[in-house]
Amino acid sequence: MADQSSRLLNVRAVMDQLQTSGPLSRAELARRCRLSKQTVSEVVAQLEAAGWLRATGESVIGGAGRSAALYEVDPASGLVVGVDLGGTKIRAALGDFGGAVLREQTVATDPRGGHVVIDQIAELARGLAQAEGLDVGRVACLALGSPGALDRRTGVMAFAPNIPSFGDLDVAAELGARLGGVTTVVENDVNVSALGEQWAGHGRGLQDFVVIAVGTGIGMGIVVGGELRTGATGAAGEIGYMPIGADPFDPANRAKGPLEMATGGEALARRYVALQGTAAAGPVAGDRHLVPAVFDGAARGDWPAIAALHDEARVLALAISAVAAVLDPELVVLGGGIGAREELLRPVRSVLAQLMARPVEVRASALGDRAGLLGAVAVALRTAQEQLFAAPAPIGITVPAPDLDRLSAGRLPV
Amino acid sequence: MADQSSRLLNVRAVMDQLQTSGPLSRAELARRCRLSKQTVSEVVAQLEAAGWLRATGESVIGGAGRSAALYEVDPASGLVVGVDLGGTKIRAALGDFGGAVLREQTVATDPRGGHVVIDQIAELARGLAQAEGLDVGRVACLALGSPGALDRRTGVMAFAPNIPSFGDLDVAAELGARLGGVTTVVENDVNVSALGEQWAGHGRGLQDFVVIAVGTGIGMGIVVGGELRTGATGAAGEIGYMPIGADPFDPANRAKGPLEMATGGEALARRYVALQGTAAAGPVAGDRHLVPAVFDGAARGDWPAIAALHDEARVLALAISAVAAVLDPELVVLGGGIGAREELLRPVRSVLAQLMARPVEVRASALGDRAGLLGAVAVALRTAQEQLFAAPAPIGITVPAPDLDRLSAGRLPV
DNA sequence: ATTAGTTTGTCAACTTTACGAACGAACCCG
DNA sequence: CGGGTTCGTTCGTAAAGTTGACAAACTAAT
Repeated sequence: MADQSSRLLNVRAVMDQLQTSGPLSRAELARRCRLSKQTVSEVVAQLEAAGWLRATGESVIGGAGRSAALYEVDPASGLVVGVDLGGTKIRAALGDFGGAVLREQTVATDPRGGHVVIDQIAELARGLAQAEGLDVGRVACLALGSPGALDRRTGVMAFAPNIPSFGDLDVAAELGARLGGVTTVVENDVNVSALGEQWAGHGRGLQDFVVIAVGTGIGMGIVVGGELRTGATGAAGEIGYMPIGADPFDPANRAKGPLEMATGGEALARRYVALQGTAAAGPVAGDRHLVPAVFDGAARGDWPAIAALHDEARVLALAISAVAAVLDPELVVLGGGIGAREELLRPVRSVLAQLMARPVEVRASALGDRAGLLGAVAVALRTAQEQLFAAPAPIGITVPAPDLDRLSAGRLPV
Repeated sequence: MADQSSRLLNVRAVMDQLQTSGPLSRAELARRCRLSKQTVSEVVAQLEAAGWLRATGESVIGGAGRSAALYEVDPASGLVVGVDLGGTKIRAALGDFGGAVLREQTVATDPRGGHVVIDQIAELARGLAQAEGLDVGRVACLALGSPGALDRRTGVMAFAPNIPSFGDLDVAAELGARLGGVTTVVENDVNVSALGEQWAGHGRGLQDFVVIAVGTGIGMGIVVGGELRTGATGAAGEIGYMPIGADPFDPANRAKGPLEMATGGEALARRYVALQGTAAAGPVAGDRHLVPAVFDGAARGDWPAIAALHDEARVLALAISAVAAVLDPELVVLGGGIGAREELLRPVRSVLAQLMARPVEVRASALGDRAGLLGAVAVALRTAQEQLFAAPAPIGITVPAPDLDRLSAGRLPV
C-alpha cells in the first residue's frame, strides 16, 4: 500500500524467519514468507543498510545450483539486559539481538532495599556493558523479574516481599531514568521463569504449559496459546491460594493460602521436624533453613526426611492435577529451590499416576536457578523487538454484535 | 500493496467497525479505521457490490454540515445455523449476518442416535430456512455444540455421553455433506456456552472469564485473552477431575472425577436423601430425578434440602476458588440446570467470601438454557467471517532463538 | 572438458492500493 | 440568502509488490 504497513509486515516476517531459523538466503526467505524474491531483496537491502542484518557467507552445501548468499540477524545490532532480583542476590545478564548471553554477574542484594537496589541494578547493567567493551547506550531494553504482585495498570510492584521499601516504587520508571531512558519492563519473577523455559528450556515450541516454582512459597507462570497469561488482575498462577493441602476455611491459612502453607519451605521443614518426633519440635517459625537438611536426610535414607518429601510430593501432585484439570497443559515444569529437585520429581509422578488416567508430563526445570535470568533476557528481547518493529494495530475478526432486540423475537414453541 | 493483503486488512477493518458499531458513514469509517476517505469509499463500494453492505438511510441528526449516507452490514448477506445438541432435545437457531436470531426450533433427540440424529439436525436447518422463506444454500456455516470430548486433530467426537453411537463419528463432515457442503464446526457444549455468554451474555467485552456448568455433570469453558481455550488435548475445563469435594485417591471417583462425584446432579440428590435420613436412603444410582425436589424443598424451607444445597454450594465455592487462583478471571458465570439457580448463587458467594480476600465475581448465566444455542450461533458467525474474510497469515514477534552455544559461555563467578 | 539442469538474484514493465489536495454537494443556522 | 461545516468524489502521485525473463553461478553427468 501507499502507507508503510505492508512493508512493515514484510520486514517483520523476514526478521522473524531469520531470528528463528538461523541464516537464510533471500530465495529461501521468499519461499518462507511467501513474498517474491524481488521484495525480499528490497527488504533485506533495507535491513542490512539499517544494520539489522549482515551477510554471513555462502551456503556451502553441495546441492545443485548456484550457492546462495546467507543473511542473519546482526547480533551487534542491539543489546539487552535481563535481571533476576531476589531477596538475597541480584543476577544480571547482558544479551545481544542474536540471542546470545554475553556475560552474567551476580551481587548480593543490598539489605537497605528501595532506591539502593535500583542503583545496584543500574550499576550492574553499566558494568556488564563496560566489561564487554560495549556502550551501555546500545542497550535497547532492560527487563526485571522480581517477586511480588505487579499492578499492571501502573507498572508498580504493589508489594514486594523480601526487599525492603520496594513496594509502591515505580521501579521501571526509576531504573529507566538511571540508564538514560532505556525501555524498562518489570514482571513477576515466576512469570519470567516461565518465559525463560519457553525461550530456552522445556517450554520451547509449546503452546500451553505451566511452570510451578516451589521454594519459600509457591507460584505458577502460565503460558496459554504461546503467551504468558496473567489474568484479570495479574494474579493468575497464585496457586498458593488453592484450597488444597490445608484447611481453606482456617483463617490462619488465609494470608499465604492453604497450598502455600502446605508446600512452602517452612511447611516442608515443619513436617520434617514433626516426623522426627524430636520433643522440641512443633511448629516453629523460621524452620526454613532446615530444607537442605531434609534433602540431605533423604539422600542418606533418613526415614523422616523421605516421609516429609513424600508428603510434599503428595500435596504437590494434588495441586498439579487440579491445574491440569483446569488448563490441560502439555507440560508442567517444576522449578524453584524445592520443586526442581529430582528427589521430588519421582514421587510427584507416581502420585499423579494414581490421580489421573493420563497423567500430565512433569519435568524439572531445564534452567534451574537461571530460569528467571534467562527469562528476563527473553522478555527484554521481545520488548525490544516489539518496540523496533511495532506491529500495525491488529484487526481481529469480531462477531457481529447480537441484535438484542431480535435475539428472542423469533423464539418459537416446539 | 500490489497483492490483496492490504485491501483485505482494510476490508476487515471496515466490516469490523460496521459490525460492532452499527451504521456508519464513510467519513466516520475513515476516521475510525484511520484510512483516507477515498480508500473507504472504494472498500465500501466493493463490499456493497458484493452484497455485504447496504445503505441504510441518511444521518438525520441536525448537526452542521452535509448529512451522511450510512451503511450497515446487510443482514441478508448470509445465514448461519447454531445447534445445541443434548441428550433429550436438539435446539437449533437460524441467524443472519446482522447478528439477529431469526427463528428457533426444538425437537426431541431421537433415541436411536448416530446417523439418525445427524439427519434430524440437517432437517432442522432446512426447516428453519424454509420457514423463513430463505434458501438453505445461503447458510454459510453451521455450528454444533455437543456434550463429549472433541478430538481437535480429527474433529471427531471421541466419546459422546447420552447420545448413542455418536462417538467416533465425523459429525462435522457428515452433517456438512447432508447440507450440500456447508461449512460445519463441532465444539464441546460447555465451551459453546462460554462463547454464548461472551457474545450475548455476561461475558460481553470481557477478556478473561469462565463459565462453569453444573448439571448432571460439571464442566467449564475458559475464555482467556478474549479467546476460547481448550488446552493441549482439548480437555481444558474438565474440572470434574479436580481433587476437590471427594477423595481423589478413591478409585471409585476416578472415572467421573472427584469434583463431579461431589457436585453433579446425582451427588446433590444423594446428599438430600441422606440428610433426610429416610431409611431407604443410601447411595442409590439414578437419584438424579430428585434434583427438582431439592429445589422445591429448599423453597419450602425444608431443612434437608437447604442443607444439601448448602453443601453443594460449599464444594462449588471451593472449586471456584481453585479456578480463580489459577486463572484469575474477571468473572465466573454459573450455568447448567443446577448451577444457574439463584438459590445456589447466594451461598456460593458467601462461602467464597470466607475463602478469598477479594472474592471473584460470580453471576448466574444471563442466557440460561439458551447459552449453548446462542453460543453456537456466535461460533457459526465467527467461522463464517473467518472464512469469508480470511486473515493473512499472522506474523507474530518471535524472540530470537537462544544461542545455545553461548547461553552459558559468558557465565562468570561473582 | 563440455553440456544439461538447477538455483540464485536482478532488471524491467505492470498492477494494485493508498494518500493528499482540491472541489462540488448538501445541510444548518442566522 | 450567504457563511460555515461536513460529506463524498475526482485527479494526480507515490509506494509496494508481482510476474516474467535472464544472467550468473554452481553441480553432476556424459
